[in-house]
Amino acid sequence: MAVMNESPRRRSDDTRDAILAAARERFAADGYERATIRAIAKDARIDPSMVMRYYGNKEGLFAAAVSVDLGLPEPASLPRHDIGRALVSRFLDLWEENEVLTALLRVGATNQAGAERMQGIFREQVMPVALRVCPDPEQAPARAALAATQLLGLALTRYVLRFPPTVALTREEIVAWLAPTVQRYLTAPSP
Amino acid sequence: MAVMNESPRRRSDDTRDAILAAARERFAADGYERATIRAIAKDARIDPSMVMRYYGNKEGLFAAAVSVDLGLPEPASLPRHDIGRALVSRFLDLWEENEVLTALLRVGATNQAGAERMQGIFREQVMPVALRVCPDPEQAPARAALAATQLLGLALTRYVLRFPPTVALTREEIVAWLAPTVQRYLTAPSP
DNA sequence: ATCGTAGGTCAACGCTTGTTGGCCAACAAG
DNA sequence: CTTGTTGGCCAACAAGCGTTGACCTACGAT
Repeated sequence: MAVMNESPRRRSDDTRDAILAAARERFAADGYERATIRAIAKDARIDPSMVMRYYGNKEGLFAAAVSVDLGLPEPASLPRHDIGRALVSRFLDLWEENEVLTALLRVGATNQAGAERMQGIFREQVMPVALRVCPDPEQAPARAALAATQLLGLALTRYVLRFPPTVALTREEIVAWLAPTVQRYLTAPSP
Repeated sequence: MAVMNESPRRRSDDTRDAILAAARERFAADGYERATIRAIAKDARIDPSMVMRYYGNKEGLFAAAVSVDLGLPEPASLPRHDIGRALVSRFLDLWEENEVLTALLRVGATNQAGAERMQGIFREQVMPVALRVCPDPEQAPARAALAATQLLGLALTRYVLRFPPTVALTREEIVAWLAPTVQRYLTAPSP
């Protein structure tokens, strides 16, 4: 018996993917307003109207372009000791493996929908980790938030503002400096 | 003999100031692109063409609107111990006393000129502090950069992205948690 | 051979943007 | 009373934006 749900991979799926890839690049490089549909369409070598056909409008395109799975380990299998090192290391990978997070941060800084999406990611993917790893569950939101300030601050100055001394830091230096901070925010007793 | 250089405070100076105030508000709320000259002019209750007359073009307006003096203490009189607490405290004051820094951060995230202005402030106002306070002057740029990641990360999540748990933190909690981090980045031995 | 449809182009719409230049009222100096 | 300057408004421009709908082409199923 033939498999029913094997998606036939329509030809247009390639176009859809090309649009998404171009959109991610433009959003990451220019932010929401200056990443025009026309420019994205030109990058994807199709007509601007195709973007509308496939994603409805610019907001829909953005929503489709930046869907993030941080891929953080299951709360159960968390190394409670050096969770700091694990998180910093994972985040560095994420920021450098593609441009989605840069796009999200650049857009989030000026666009309400972008900011809300970042809040969602924080709430649903970072908070659970803090909930399992920090001593008093009631402190989890505050502790997760503190960790986020450090991790996002690094991303901001390194990948968006591009402060030269921050860009110059090696991966090892960053981990060595930031891991204790994140570790303390998540697990150390309140000051 | 009459004083020669007492500026006669022309009537238009009030208009100039109104434009700058409106511009800061709009840049802080909307970022560079969505803060339109028309909207700023309407806030200042004057005609859009006046903005051009007084500031040349939109870039000129932005440059005039965001001039930041962090007002950090002279390197000589620096409390080398709890410099962390002093810096965190000072930065919280700065972010809350007006909207200039919010405007600068929002614009810097999507606008090259904005990012470069932030680099300039970092280089000329934050670096000197690190130079005097950290053990090895050669490490000053890296250490100042690390402190900047933490301070700007807080500002980003609290004043721009507005993560609820970060907004909920009290001023005292922030100082208590962040001061040791900044202190360590600036003065502790390399890890 | 025909027909429906998926995939795509093209030209245009209405709107907003930054920016320009001409016009006008007030008012102080001569 | 004239005249020049200061401070301001108004109307318009060209360019770029998101978005729309009409039209074309290839092709698999009937």
